Amino acid sequence: MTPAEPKMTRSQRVRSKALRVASDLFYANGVRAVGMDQIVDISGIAKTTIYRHFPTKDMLIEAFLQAEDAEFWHQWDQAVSGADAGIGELEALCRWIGDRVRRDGYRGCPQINVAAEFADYDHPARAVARSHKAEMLRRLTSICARTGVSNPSVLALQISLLLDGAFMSDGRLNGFDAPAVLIQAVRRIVASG
Amino acid sequence: MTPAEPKMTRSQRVRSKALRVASDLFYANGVRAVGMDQIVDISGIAKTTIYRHFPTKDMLIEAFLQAEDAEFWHQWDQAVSGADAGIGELEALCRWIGDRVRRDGYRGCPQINVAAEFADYDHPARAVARSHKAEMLRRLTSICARTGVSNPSVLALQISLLLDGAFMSDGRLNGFDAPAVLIQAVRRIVASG
DNA sequence: TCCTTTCACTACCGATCTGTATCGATAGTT
DNA sequence: AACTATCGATACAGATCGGTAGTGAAAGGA
Repeated sequence: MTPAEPKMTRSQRVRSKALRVASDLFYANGVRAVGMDQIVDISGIAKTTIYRHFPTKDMLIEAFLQAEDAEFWHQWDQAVSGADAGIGELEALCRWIGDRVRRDGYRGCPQINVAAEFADYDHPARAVARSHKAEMLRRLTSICARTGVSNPSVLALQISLLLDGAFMSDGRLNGFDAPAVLIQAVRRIVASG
Repeated sequence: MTPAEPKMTRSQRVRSKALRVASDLFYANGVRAVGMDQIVDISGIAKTTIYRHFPTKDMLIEAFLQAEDAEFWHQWDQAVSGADAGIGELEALCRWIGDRVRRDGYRGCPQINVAAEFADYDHPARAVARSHKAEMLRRLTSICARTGVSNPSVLALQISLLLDGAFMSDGRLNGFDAPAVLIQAVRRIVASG
């Protein structure tokens, strides 16, 4: 994830490292629980420098979610690549997500978590979260349409709710074969469509 | 919700009001965003008094979630009362939840939101949230068993993920007939079980 | 009516928060 | 080697955080 490409300038390298350290702390502890001083201590980057790249903490949080968004779709594309169009893509996504939510240190969808922390609907980070979920719904609708069902938008909405529930299942899936549970549910939702 | 019963002592009335004001602020703004001073200002109750009833802010948050939990199951019981056992109960719950998530000021499940704010797995508030979700899974399993399916625990898990997704759908259900969307999904999940 | 408990109010504590000012060191470029 | 932009480090500002101490008023039971 965001490997240090040697083509970057020093400024870009420093910015990248600051964002990476901040993102790890934000995700593991929650954005409000992490202070800028903590990011300074762990990254070894001066506070002045961080504030030159990210003028406010809110903008740093926004950049965190945007990077998570990009990384998410990168992995999404990898998961569906090679899968049969339609139901095959859905199953591939279920396998990917089912594994993802049981990884060590998994603490839910960062977009959802940040949205829960900020009540202000117009907070820039919440705008990123909304567009993330809108994009997910768009992609699921496109896949559902490929399965040939008559009402792909409703089906995609139902599947998106199921997957969001899986994201914040908080360990409830640990006692089960998570991918299988998700695949079975998705199959049944799509089946009689 | 928690009407001021005249049988309470003065101490109980004050405690109840403090918890009610704190709960409203916590839910609307997020627990970390609300300071104790804010609760003091809006409730008109002295900070010393609040701290006598709730020794720490964490315990106040815990009490908030416990009260939300009790209120949730109260409404749950009302929603399923009179419904036909099994699928009828599930449909009644879908109608209740579908309406609930589109109410003004709805900002997701408080248990999920608070869990997202605290990374510490052992935080007392997160213990309340986990037992809340465990109870929900238990009740759904019981209902699914009443429908006569062969694997009620897996079905209940799938339905609980769908409903949790609905809780934090963040307006995605607003353009749809939310109860109908949920009922259709639940029916299909249960159908071929 | 008296007496005890509980209350509201004010002021305060140390810690932590986001964000800024200053300055000397360092890296990349010419 | 010299110049310029960016860096790390320290110190600080102003606000807010959770939580405590002390005091006088008010409520409730006898």
